[in-house]
Amino acid sequence: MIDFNDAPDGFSVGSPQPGVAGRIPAFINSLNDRQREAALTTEGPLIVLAGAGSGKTKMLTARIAYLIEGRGVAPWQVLGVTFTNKAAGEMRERVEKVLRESGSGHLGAPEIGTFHSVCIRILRREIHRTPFTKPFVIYDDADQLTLIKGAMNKLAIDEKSVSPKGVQSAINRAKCDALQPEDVEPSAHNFFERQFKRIYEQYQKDMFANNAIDFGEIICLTYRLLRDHPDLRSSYQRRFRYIHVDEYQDTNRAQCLLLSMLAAPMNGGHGNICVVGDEDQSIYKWRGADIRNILDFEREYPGARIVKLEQNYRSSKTIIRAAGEVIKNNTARRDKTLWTDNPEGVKIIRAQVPDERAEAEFTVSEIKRVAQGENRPYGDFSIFYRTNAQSRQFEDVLRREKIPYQIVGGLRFYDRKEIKDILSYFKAILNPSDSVSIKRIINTPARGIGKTTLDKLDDWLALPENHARTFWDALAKASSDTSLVSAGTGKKLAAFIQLMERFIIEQPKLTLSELYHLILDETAYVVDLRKEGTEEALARIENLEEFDTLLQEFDEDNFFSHAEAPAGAETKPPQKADLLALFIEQTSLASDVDKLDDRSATVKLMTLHSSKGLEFPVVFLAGMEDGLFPSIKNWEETPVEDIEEERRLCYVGMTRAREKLYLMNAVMRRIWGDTHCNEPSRFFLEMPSELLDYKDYSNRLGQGSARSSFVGSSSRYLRDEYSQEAPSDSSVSRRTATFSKMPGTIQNDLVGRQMSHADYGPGTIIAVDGAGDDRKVTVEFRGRQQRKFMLRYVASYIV
DNA sequence: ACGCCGACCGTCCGA
DNA sequence: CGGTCGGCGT
Repeated sequence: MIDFNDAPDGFSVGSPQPGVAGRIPAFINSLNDRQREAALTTEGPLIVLAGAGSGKTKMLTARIAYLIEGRGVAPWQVLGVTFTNKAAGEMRERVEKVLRESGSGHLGAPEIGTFHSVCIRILRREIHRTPFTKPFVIYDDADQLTLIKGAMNKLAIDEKSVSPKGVQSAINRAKCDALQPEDVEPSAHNFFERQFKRIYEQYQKDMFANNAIDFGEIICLTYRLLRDHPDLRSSYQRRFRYIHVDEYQDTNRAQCLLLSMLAAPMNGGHGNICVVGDEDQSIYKWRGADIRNILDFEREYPGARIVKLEQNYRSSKTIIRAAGEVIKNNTARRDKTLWTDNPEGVKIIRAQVPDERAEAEFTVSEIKRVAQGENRPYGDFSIFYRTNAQSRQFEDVLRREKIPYQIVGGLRFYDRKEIKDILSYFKAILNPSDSVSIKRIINTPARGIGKTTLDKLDDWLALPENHARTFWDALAKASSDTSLVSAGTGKKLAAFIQLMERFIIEQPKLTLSELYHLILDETAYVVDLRKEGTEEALARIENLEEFDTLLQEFDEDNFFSHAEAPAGAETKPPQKADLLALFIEQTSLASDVDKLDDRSATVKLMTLHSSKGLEFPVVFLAGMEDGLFPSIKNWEETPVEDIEEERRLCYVGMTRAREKLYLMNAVMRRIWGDTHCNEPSRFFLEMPSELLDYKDYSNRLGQGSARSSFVGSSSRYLRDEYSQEAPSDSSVSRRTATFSKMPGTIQNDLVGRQMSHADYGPGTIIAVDGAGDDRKVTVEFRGRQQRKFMLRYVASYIV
């Protein structure tokens, strides 16, 4: 979609004429030498190794703007590919801002999007060259699995002998490598592989017959389209004359092949491709990311220039040094070292806590303390963890303390059952050949059409003499043919068909919101939920209302953008069916990070993976325990590459922090009901200890009035279990948030006094150091065991 | 056709 | 532990 008038006229007054080749615009001056070199190297292949926080988005933005403004390249000839919608949106925004400020906004916008959105645009445009007969819908993982099960059913392959989930992951893996069913060569004795090839074949047929496409196929099909149609290939090569790829280290084989169709000289391409990546931030190997892409770039594009961006503008020296020391331990990396001119900053706080509850209590009390003490908004804070399951404790405590937070991950809004139901109606209306959606809604709400009936239809469909292609055909047949199903069922089927046909007829006249209300009215969906009356049902109704708001916003946006299109423009007004397709597509491609609002004053919770590309003044990294992070299932058989990927994840997490970094480990953690006692993460050993401020709270349990507020509901028995093994240098330093009020009996002459500690029993104070509130005492207990405590904290034990 | 109960199984995540 | 799914009983 082309944006016609983005530039207010006033902006271009007095600006030099754009498009003068060779002119170097002002925004280039704000780049450092390396960034400038990358931005100005517009011709030929270029690989930019950009460390964390080295300003690669700034460089890319400047480069694209320079191409358009300085070298007179038309915006639509510039392509920018990113991994998330959020990254694409940010880049688009920044490019447009630069162009607008220098008066070139009227030239239009470059094509910037994710691999998937760019490919979908190509596929829609070239749909007559694809197997699709109608606008296709996008299948998510759940839809895909349903289709796989259907394919296995057709082939009479038992789900117990071949796991559908296993097939799904094998199909997706094959698609990452751009392998089609015919490229799969099963080993002769491997039962799974032989079955897999058959299922994959059937699956592909079914998918196309449904006019549906899965995520992997979006890339693969586009690649094959360009590979097999030389005319198309050269036309897109002429169209996208300058190609930019962000996060290149995370591309898979299929994406790499696709790019090579557009740009590689060996395929007749222009070679103007700029890839930006950092192998130290490659964290998606398990998803098919292929490290060879970045290593072999020079081979695919001979004569490629290499530029390294090593200056970090984000973090303190302390954080950069610590992260650098960690990543240094990886072998599979290019030689580069991140450095920074930023201040030294404060030490990294490395806290050891008794359990996951204490971890959350400590985190939240620190957030409160720092937010108050340093006058920071809650939006400055973020909490990262390895797995989504770890978010629970943090949510509980944040909610209790009434601190606003936002959580990334977990269930997507569009993945909620009620939303998926309505979306399935939308999909089926747009594309009745979509059997997965039809099957989902045919008995939602309940219409008395059950599994037996669906199986009968599938069986009928499988008979070769019936030339029906889609499930919808079978449905139509059965609704009138009494030999297939009972008369009663036939009536029910006929009623369903009539309902759907009504929707299909009405749809072109309705806005999305009107269509939505028609569906709800005719199906009594909400009425049924109201009848249920449970809390869960009410939450669903609320979600549906929120969904309606989204629809209305979408309707308005598209009404206005249409209304504002210049008179006489060649673009056709969008049809309602196009808008419906567009909406469905957006929901399929939306991710959770995309809607993360980084300006809101809320604490952000997310996995380490989601954190990539973001930055926060204060970062808490939770669960740094061997086994959990690094995640290790099998201690003997974990290959070193897996540990290196975990180390990169650690590096990514640490380098998100600008000023303050907390690294936490729990001595004990409950996972799936089992208690685990893990060693502190091995990554701690890789950080220079002088950069860490070690705080050991692992013995701080159940100590009556003196206990710190961050120790929550941990049970008492733990104390006995762990007090024996506590590290001997355990020290509790500085104040941590909201200690209970101490009795005001702290005296000067403390050495030699006796105390009775709740954990360690009787002891003698042998030393005092520090001053004021930060005074610490060293106490010797039975067996010459020494411990150091904050005075405020143990004052009540002094006899 | 539907509802309940028990077995199973679980990372990370993305378009 | 907790959600999902499949099978079985009504």
